[in-house]
Amino acid sequence: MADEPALVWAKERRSPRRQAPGVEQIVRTAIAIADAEGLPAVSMRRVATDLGSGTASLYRYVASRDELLDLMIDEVKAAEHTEITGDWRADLASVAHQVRLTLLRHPWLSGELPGRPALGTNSLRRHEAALAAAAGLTADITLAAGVVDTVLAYVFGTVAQELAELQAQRRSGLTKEQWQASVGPYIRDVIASGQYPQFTRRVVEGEEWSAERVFEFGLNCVLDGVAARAG
Amino acid sequence: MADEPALVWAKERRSPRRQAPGVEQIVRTAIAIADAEGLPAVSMRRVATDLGSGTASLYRYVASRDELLDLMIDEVKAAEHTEITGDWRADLASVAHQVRLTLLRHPWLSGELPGRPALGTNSLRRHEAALAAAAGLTADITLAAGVVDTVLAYVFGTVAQELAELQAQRRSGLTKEQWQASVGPYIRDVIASGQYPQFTRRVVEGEEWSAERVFEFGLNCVLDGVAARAG
DNA sequence: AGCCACTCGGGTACGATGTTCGCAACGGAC
DNA sequence: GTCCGTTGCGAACATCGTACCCGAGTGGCT
Repeated sequence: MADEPALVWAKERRSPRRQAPGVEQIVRTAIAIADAEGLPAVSMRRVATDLGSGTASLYRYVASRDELLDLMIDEVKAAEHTEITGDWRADLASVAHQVRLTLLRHPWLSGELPGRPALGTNSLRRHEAALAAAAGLTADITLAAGVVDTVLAYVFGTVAQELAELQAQRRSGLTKEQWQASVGPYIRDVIASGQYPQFTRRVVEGEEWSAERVFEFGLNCVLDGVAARAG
Repeated sequence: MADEPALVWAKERRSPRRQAPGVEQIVRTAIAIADAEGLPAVSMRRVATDLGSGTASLYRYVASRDELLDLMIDEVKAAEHTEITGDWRADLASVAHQVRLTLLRHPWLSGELPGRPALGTNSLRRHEAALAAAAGLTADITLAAGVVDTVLAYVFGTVAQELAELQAQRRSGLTKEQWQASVGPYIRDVIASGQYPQFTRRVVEGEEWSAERVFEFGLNCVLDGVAARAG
């Protein structure tokens, strides 16, 4: 108990003997459900059903639903890959785009990542790649770490904002049109109140940027900034 | 049903007639529980118990637990305030610090914000303040919006990272010492594997910055960047 | 003052969840 | 062939969010 590693990823996983599901299968199935129907749909019973096994069997391979979530998060990062070219700006941008893609592909990630340190194998591999990218900018590892943390913080934050409306829509169960139809009048009222002049200008006069454009703009700002501070 | 506003904050709230709790009380109690014991501890039964009322009574004032969360989020932003001085850099930094403080004070926020558009009264008020701050940098409202989104994305992202370890600790139920004692050997193994040279350098050679220092560094990067792009 | 319609508070109950217990059935080792 | 550890899993439990329903109390009208 005391010498048992408390960290999820360090545990040795038993390999199934009979027709077993195996941890991998379980994690993959859970991810598929989460992607298609959202995290709340990932119940132990549901995963077991989709796997064609009994609910209690899952606990032979996974200690709890929470641990399953940790494994899902790390598994999802397995798909990311970045070639380090030595051009720090291009490399960091590549890392940033990869992270964004992963977060968009698995919308449930954004809500679960805060509160879970990224210590899984794949998370570490990605962090390593990010540090290697930043190493092209500065040899000071402390500075490089600061740069990586800053860039990744920005990426995570923007995608969270980007996902907010999408997720709310999904959660409300409305179609895009219904959702907009219900938000519209509310925004109209807010504007009509006259209490939010800047917000009003943003909505009325402002040009609407695509999510990609917003992302690129902010990313370039951040990269400009770190270049200035680490040169 | 159809002409009923679908947005939580636009609803008219009934005012209690007898000794009622009232929405405010409910939300405040829920926030207190979440701050002290984490979001999962905020069950309808628990809130009702702390309020000294019956569980079902809460539903007279709040449609669902989910709606209660929306209200909690907006309520928590009521405490924020920023004076707009016209010095865009100082003003934006002030907004950023306020947001960080709020997120740190209510650790459950970070996990709930992604997936919920910030359309509550207080959220709008804060967004308005942020835009006003950015207006000191550029008169172009589209650009100002981009700047605000970028800065806030960074803040949200860093705090999420900052909170990750703290939250994992809390969730594991271990003390800080026990937690570190369980992470230590794992990190040692990771380093010993030799597969993560940059990560190893970061841990071994790297100087450990305080959370505040990390935050300041990244924030300055971002502010430098937006200054360059909006000038 | 008296009455009625309406609202409020909340006990009870239902379905679903995460997790544990204990057992039956299987498979490799001897 | 026998045996023992291991596996899969049915059943049960505590707890959750929420709907239903009714007694009690109130405000407004006559």
